Amino acid sequence: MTRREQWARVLQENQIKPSYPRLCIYSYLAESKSHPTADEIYLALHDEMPTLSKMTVYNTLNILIEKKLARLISIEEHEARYDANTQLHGHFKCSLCDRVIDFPVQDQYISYDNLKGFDVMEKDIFFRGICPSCKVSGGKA
Amino acid sequence: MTRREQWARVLQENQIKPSYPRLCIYSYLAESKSHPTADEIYLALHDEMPTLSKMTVYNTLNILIEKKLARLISIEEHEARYDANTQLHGHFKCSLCDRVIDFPVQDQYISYDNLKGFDVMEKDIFFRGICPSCKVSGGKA
DNA sequence: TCTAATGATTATAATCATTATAATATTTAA
DNA sequence: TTAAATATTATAATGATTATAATCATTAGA
Repeated sequence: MTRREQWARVLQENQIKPSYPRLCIYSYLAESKSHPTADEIYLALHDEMPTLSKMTVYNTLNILIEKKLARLISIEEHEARYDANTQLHGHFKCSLCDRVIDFPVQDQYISYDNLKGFDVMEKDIFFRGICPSCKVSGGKA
Repeated sequence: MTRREQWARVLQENQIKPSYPRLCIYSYLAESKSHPTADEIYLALHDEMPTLSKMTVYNTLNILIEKKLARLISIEEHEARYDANTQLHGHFKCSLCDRVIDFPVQDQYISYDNLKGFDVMEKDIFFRGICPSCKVSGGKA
Protein backbone atom coordinates (compact mmCIF):
# COMPACT_ATOMS: atom_id res chain seq x y z
CA MET A 1 0.00 0.00 0.00
CA THR A 2 1.41 3.37 -0.94
CA ARG A 3 1.57 6.21 1.52
CA ARG A 4 -1.15 7.96 -0.45
CA GLU A 5 -3.41 4.97 -0.03
CA GLN A 6 -2.70 4.92 3.67
CA TRP A 7 -3.77 8.54 4.05
CA ALA A 8 -6.89 7.80 2.00
CA ARG A 9 -7.70 4.97 4.35
CA VAL A 10 -7.31 7.25 7.38
CA LEU A 11 -9.76 9.67 5.81
CA GLN A 12 -12.24 6.88 5.07
CA GLU A 13 -11.94 5.50 8.58
CA ASN A 14 -13.01 8.93 9.78
CA GLN A 15 -15.99 9.26 7.45
CA ILE A 16 -14.28 11.71 5.12
CA LYS A 17 -14.69 10.88 1.46
CA PRO A 18 -11.14 10.89 0.07
CA SER A 19 -11.65 13.10 -2.97
CA TYR A 20 -8.55 14.07 -4.91
CA PRO A 21 -8.25 17.59 -3.43
CA ARG A 22 -8.88 16.34 0.09
CA LEU A 23 -6.31 13.59 -0.25
CA CYS A 24 -3.74 16.06 -1.56
CA ILE A 25 -4.40 18.48 1.28
CA TYR A 26 -4.36 15.85 4.01
CA SER A 27 -1.27 14.11 2.64
CA TYR A 28 0.56 17.38 2.42
CA LEU A 29 -0.35 18.34 5.97
CA ALA A 30 0.37 14.90 7.40
CA GLU A 31 3.80 14.72 5.80
CA SER A 32 4.72 18.30 6.58
CA LYS A 33 6.62 19.26 9.68
CA SER A 34 6.33 23.02 9.16
CA HIS A 35 2.83 23.58 10.55
CA PRO A 36 1.67 25.33 7.39
CA THR A 37 -1.01 27.98 7.10
CA ALA A 38 -4.01 27.49 4.82
CA ASP A 39 -2.36 29.80 2.34
CA GLU A 40 0.91 27.85 2.38
CA ILE A 41 -0.99 24.63 1.71
CA TYR A 42 -2.86 26.28 -1.13
CA LEU A 43 0.33 27.63 -2.70
CA ALA A 44 2.19 24.35 -2.31
CA LEU A 45 -0.54 22.35 -4.05
CA HIS A 46 -1.38 24.91 -6.69
CA ASP A 47 1.28 23.70 -9.11
CA GLU A 48 0.02 20.14 -9.34
CA MET A 49 -3.64 21.25 -9.01
CA PRO A 50 -4.15 24.58 -10.75
CA THR A 51 -7.93 24.41 -10.35
CA LEU A 52 -7.77 24.08 -6.57
CA SER A 53 -9.61 26.82 -4.75
CA LYS A 54 -8.80 28.20 -1.35
CA MET A 55 -12.31 27.41 -0.20
CA THR A 56 -11.54 23.73 -0.63
CA VAL A 57 -8.45 24.13 1.51
CA TYR A 58 -10.43 25.86 4.25
CA ASN A 59 -13.29 23.38 3.96
CA THR A 60 -10.99 20.39 4.14
CA LEU A 61 -9.03 21.76 7.08
CA ASN A 62 -12.26 22.43 8.96
CA ILE A 63 -13.47 18.91 8.27
CA LEU A 64 -10.14 17.47 9.42
CA ILE A 65 -10.36 19.47 12.65
CA GLU A 66 -13.95 18.40 13.20
CA LYS A 67 -12.96 14.75 12.80
CA LYS A 68 -9.89 15.27 15.03
CA LEU A 69 -7.43 14.49 12.26
CA ALA A 70 -5.82 17.91 12.55
CA ARG A 71 -5.40 20.69 15.06
CA LEU A 72 -5.42 24.43 14.72
CA ILE A 73 -2.31 26.03 16.15
CA SER A 74 -3.07 29.59 17.16
CA ILE A 75 0.38 30.28 18.57
CA GLU A 76 0.30 33.62 16.78
CA GLU A 77 -2.70 35.90 16.49
CA HIS A 78 -3.73 36.32 12.84
CA GLU A 79 -1.79 33.31 11.66
CA ALA A 80 -3.75 30.08 11.76
CA ARG A 81 -1.41 27.15 11.37
CA TYR A 82 -2.41 23.51 11.10
CA ASP A 83 -0.90 20.29 12.39
CA ALA A 84 -1.91 16.73 11.57
CA ASN A 85 -0.11 15.42 14.64
CA THR A 86 -2.90 15.25 17.18
CA GLN A 87 -0.85 13.67 19.94
CA LEU A 88 -0.10 15.90 22.93
CA HIS A 89 3.00 17.95 22.23
CA GLY A 90 4.17 21.51 22.65
CA HIS A 91 4.87 24.12 20.02
CA PHE A 92 7.77 26.52 20.23
CA LYS A 93 7.85 29.53 17.95
CA CYS A 94 11.18 31.22 17.41
CA SER A 95 10.75 34.97 17.35
CA LEU A 96 13.70 35.38 15.00
CA CYS A 97 13.22 32.75 12.29
CA ASP A 98 9.43 32.39 12.81
CA ARG A 99 9.69 28.62 12.65
CA VAL A 100 7.34 26.55 14.78
CA ILE A 101 9.08 23.54 16.31
CA ASP A 102 7.47 20.62 18.13
CA PHE A 103 8.66 19.57 21.54
CA PRO A 104 7.53 16.63 23.66
CA VAL A 105 5.35 17.31 26.64
CA GLN A 106 4.93 14.64 29.24
CA ASP A 107 1.43 14.91 30.52
CA GLN A 108 2.24 13.47 33.90
CA TYR A 109 4.58 16.38 34.56
CA ILE A 110 1.79 18.93 34.38
CA SER A 111 0.10 19.40 37.71
CA TYR A 112 -3.66 19.15 37.56
CA ASP A 113 -4.36 19.71 41.23
CA ASN A 114 -6.37 22.79 40.46
CA LEU A 115 -8.40 21.32 37.62
CA LYS A 116 -10.30 18.76 39.65
CA GLY A 117 -13.84 18.64 38.38
CA PHE A 118 -12.88 19.95 34.94
CA ASP A 119 -13.22 17.75 31.86
CA VAL A 120 -10.10 18.68 29.90
CA MET A 121 -10.49 17.75 26.24
CA GLU A 122 -7.86 19.81 24.44
CA LYS A 123 -4.46 21.01 25.54
CA ASP A 124 -2.34 23.62 23.78
CA ILE A 125 1.12 24.43 25.02
CA PHE A 126 2.76 27.33 23.20
CA PHE A 127 6.18 28.65 24.03
CA ARG A 128 8.00 31.52 22.37
CA GLY A 129 11.61 32.59 22.42
CA ILE A 130 14.84 31.99 20.53
CA CYS A 131 15.75 28.63 19.04
CA PRO A 132 19.27 27.20 19.38
CA SER A 133 20.29 27.85 15.79
CA CYS A 134 19.16 31.46 15.94
CA LYS A 135 21.09 31.92 19.18
CA VAL A 136 24.20 31.06 17.19
CA SER A 137 23.38 32.83 13.94
CA GLY A 138 21.46 35.77 15.35
CA GLY A 139 18.41 34.81 13.31
CA LYS A 140 20.11 34.97 9.93
CA ALA A 141 20.06 31.21 9.36
CA MET B 1 -3.51 55.90 47.85
CA THR B 2 -6.58 54.82 45.90
CA ARG B 3 -6.55 51.80 43.65
CA ARG B 4 -6.76 54.16 40.70
CA GLU B 5 -3.61 55.93 41.81
CA GLN B 6 -1.86 52.60 42.21
CA TRP B 7 -2.65 51.61 38.63
CA ALA B 8 -1.49 55.03 37.47
CA ARG B 9 1.77 54.49 39.27
CA VAL B 10 2.24 51.10 37.59
CA LEU B 11 1.76 52.75 34.21
CA GLN B 12 4.26 55.47 35.04
CA GLU B 13 6.81 52.98 36.31
CA ASN B 14 6.61 51.39 32.90
CA GLN B 15 7.01 54.61 30.92
CA ILE B 16 3.35 54.84 29.94
CA LYS B 17 1.83 58.26 30.46
CA PRO B 18 -1.32 57.62 32.49
CA SER B 19 -3.83 59.58 30.44
CA TYR B 20 -7.47 59.30 31.46
CA PRO B 21 -8.44 56.79 28.75
CA ARG B 22 -5.34 54.69 29.36
CA LEU B 23 -5.93 54.63 33.09
CA CYS B 24 -9.55 53.59 32.59
CA ILE B 25 -8.56 50.82 30.20
CA TYR B 26 -5.73 49.47 32.32
CA SER B 27 -7.75 49.67 35.56
CA TYR B 28 -10.62 47.86 33.94
CA LEU B 29 -8.37 45.12 32.60
CA ALA B 30 -6.36 44.77 35.80
CA GLU B 31 -9.46 44.45 37.96
CA SER B 32 -11.31 42.18 35.57
CA LYS B 33 -11.16 38.44 35.85
CA SER B 34 -13.07 37.74 32.66
CA HIS B 35 -10.22 38.13 30.14
CA PRO B 36 -12.16 40.64 28.07
CA THR B 37 -11.83 41.29 24.35
CA ALA B 38 -10.99 44.76 23.03
CA ASP B 39 -14.63 45.19 22.13
CA GLU B 40 -15.82 44.22 25.62
CA ILE B 41 -13.45 46.76 27.16
CA TYR B 42 -14.69 49.41 24.75
CA LEU B 43 -18.34 48.67 25.51
CA ALA B 44 -17.77 48.54 29.26
CA LEU B 45 -16.08 51.95 29.32
CA HIS B 46 -18.30 53.62 26.77
CA ASP B 47 -20.91 54.69 29.33
CA GLU B 48 -18.54 56.68 31.49
CA MET B 49 -16.49 57.81 28.47
CA PRO B 50 -18.76 58.35 25.48
CA THR B 51 -15.99 59.92 23.42
CA LEU B 52 -13.69 56.90 23.76
CA SER B 53 -12.70 55.42 20.43
CA LYS B 54 -11.87 51.82 19.74
CA MET B 55 -8.53 52.86 18.33
CA THR B 56 -7.53 54.07 21.78
CA VAL B 57 -8.47 50.70 23.22
CA TYR B 58 -6.37 48.90 20.62
CA ASN B 59 -3.50 51.36 21.01
CA THR B 60 -3.48 51.09 24.76
CA LEU B 61 -3.67 47.31 24.75
CA ASN B 62 -0.77 47.14 22.32
CA ILE B 63 1.29 49.48 24.49
CA LEU B 64 0.48 47.39 27.59
CA ILE B 65 1.59 44.23 25.79
CA GLU B 66 4.75 45.90 24.58
CA LYS B 67 5.61 46.96 28.13
CA LYS B 68 4.69 43.49 29.44
CA LEU B 69 1.81 44.79 31.56
CA ALA B 70 -0.70 42.62 29.70
CA ARG B 71 -0.82 39.46 27.66
CA LEU B 72 -2.77 38.49 24.60
CA ILE B 73 -4.72 35.29 25.10
CA SER B 74 -5.35 33.65 21.75
CA ILE B 75 -7.09 30.60 23.18
CA GLU B 76 -9.69 30.96 20.45
CA GLU B 77 -8.97 31.87 16.86
CA HIS B 78 -10.62 35.18 15.94
CA GLU B 79 -11.17 36.22 19.51
CA ALA B 80 -8.30 38.17 21.02
CA ARG B 81 -8.67 38.32 24.77
CA TYR B 82 -6.44 40.25 27.13
CA ASP B 83 -5.12 39.57 30.62
CA ALA B 84 -3.26 41.92 32.94
CA ASN B 85 -2.02 38.99 35.03
CA THR B 86 1.39 38.35 33.51
CA GLN B 87 2.44 35.64 35.97
CA LEU B 88 2.65 32.12 34.56
CA HIS B 89 -0.78 30.52 34.72
CA GLY B 90 -2.99 28.41 32.51
CA HIS B 91 -6.24 29.32 30.81
CA PHE B 92 -9.15 26.94 30.58
CA LYS B 93 -11.97 27.75 28.19
CA CYS B 94 -15.28 26.02 28.76
CA SER B 95 -16.82 24.99 25.46
CA LEU B 96 -20.32 25.35 26.86
CA CYS B 97 -20.36 28.66 28.74
CA ASP B 98 -17.40 30.18 26.82
CA ARG B 99 -15.87 31.47 30.04
CA VAL B 100 -12.08 31.55 30.34
CA ILE B 101 -10.89 30.49 33.77
CA ASP B 102 -7.38 30.78 35.20
CA PHE B 103 -5.65 27.81 36.71
CA PRO B 104 -2.26 27.62 38.42
CA VAL B 105 0.62 26.02 36.58
CA GLN B 106 3.68 25.05 38.44
CA ASP B 107 6.61 25.57 36.18
CA GLN B 108 8.74 22.94 37.81
CA TYR B 109 6.24 20.28 36.80
CA ILE B 110 6.77 20.96 33.11
CA SER B 111 9.57 18.89 31.68
CA TYR B 112 12.12 20.88 29.73
CA ASP B 113 14.40 18.00 28.81
CA ASN B 114 13.72 18.57 25.16
CA LEU B 115 14.09 22.34 25.20
CA LYS B 116 17.75 22.44 26.15
CA GLY B 117 19.36 25.20 24.18
CA PHE B 118 16.11 27.10 23.69
CA ASP B 119 15.60 30.50 25.29
CA VAL B 120 11.96 30.31 26.37
CA MET B 121 10.52 33.78 26.92
CA GLU B 122 6.76 33.30 26.81
CA LYS B 123 4.59 30.39 27.81
CA ASP B 124 0.92 29.91 26.97
CA ILE B 125 -0.99 26.98 28.33
CA PHE B 126 -4.51 26.68 26.95
CA PHE B 127 -6.90 23.90 27.89
CA ARG B 128 -10.44 23.43 26.63
CA GLY B 129 -13.27 21.28 27.86
CA ILE B 130 -16.23 21.48 30.23
CA CYS B 131 -16.10 23.38 33.52
CA PRO B 132 -17.54 21.90 36.73
CA SER B 133 -20.63 24.11 36.82
CA CYS B 134 -21.53 23.29 33.22
CA LYS B 135 -21.11 19.60 33.94
CA VAL B 136 -23.93 20.00 36.45
CA SER B 137 -26.12 22.44 34.57
CA GLY B 138 -25.43 21.22 31.06
CA GLY B 139 -24.16 24.66 30.08
CA LYS B 140 -27.36 26.52 30.91
CA ALA B 141 -25.93 28.29 33.97
C1' DT C 1 0.83 83.89 29.35
C1' DC C 2 1.58 82.84 24.53
C1' DT C 3 3.25 79.78 21.16
C1' DA C 4 5.55 75.88 19.13
C1' DA C 5 6.24 71.22 19.50
C1' DT C 6 5.22 66.88 21.08
C1' DG C 7 2.27 63.30 22.08
C1' DA C 8 -2.57 61.29 22.57
C1' DT C 9 -6.93 60.59 20.71
C1' DT C 10 -10.19 60.37 17.26
C1' DA C 11 -12.48 59.57 12.70
C1' DT C 12 -12.15 57.56 8.48
C1' DA C 13 -10.69 54.43 5.22
C1' DA C 14 -8.01 50.27 4.03
C1' DT C 15 -6.53 45.49 4.71
C1' DC C 16 -6.79 40.75 4.81
C1' DA C 17 -7.99 36.18 6.38
C1' DT C 18 -12.00 33.72 6.74
C1' DT C 19 -16.84 32.67 5.93
C1' DA C 20 -21.38 32.80 3.42
C1' DT C 21 -23.76 32.11 -0.61
C1' DA C 22 -24.93 30.39 -4.74
C1' DA C 23 -23.58 28.21 -9.00
C1' DT C 24 -21.15 24.45 -11.18
C1' DA C 25 -19.20 20.00 -11.40
C1' DT C 26 -18.81 15.39 -9.84
C1' DT C 27 -20.16 11.18 -7.81
C1' DT C 28 -23.64 7.91 -6.31
C1' DA C 29 -27.62 5.22 -6.49
C1' DA C 30 -31.99 3.95 -8.42
C1' DT D 1 -29.54 7.18 -17.83
C1' DT D 2 -31.42 10.17 -14.90
C1' DA D 3 -32.15 12.26 -10.42
C1' DA D 4 -30.31 13.16 -6.01
C1' DA D 5 -26.63 14.02 -3.10
C1' DT D 6 -22.21 15.72 -2.39
C1' DA D 7 -17.92 18.31 -3.45
C1' DT D 8 -15.79 22.12 -5.50
C1' DT D 9 -15.46 26.54 -7.23
C1' DA D 10 -16.17 31.59 -7.93
C1' DT D 11 -17.83 35.56 -6.09
C1' DA D 12 -19.19 38.59 -2.68
C1' DA D 13 -19.63 39.70 2.27
C1' DT D 14 -17.92 39.98 6.96
C1' DG D 15 -15.52 41.77 10.73
C1' DA D 16 -11.62 42.50 13.57
C1' DT D 17 -7.54 45.00 13.30
C1' DT D 18 -4.35 48.38 11.36
C1' DA D 19 -2.91 52.58 8.65
C1' DT D 20 -3.35 57.23 7.89
C1' DA D 21 -4.22 61.68 8.68
C1' DA D 22 -6.63 65.17 11.26
C1' DT D 23 -7.87 67.02 15.74
C1' DC D 24 -7.14 67.76 20.46
C1' DA D 25 -4.46 68.17 24.78
C1' DT D 26 -0.22 68.84 27.16
C1' DT D 27 4.19 70.43 27.96
C1' DA D 28 8.24 73.44 27.63
C1' DG D 29 10.46 77.51 26.36
C1' DA D 30 10.30 82.45 25.22
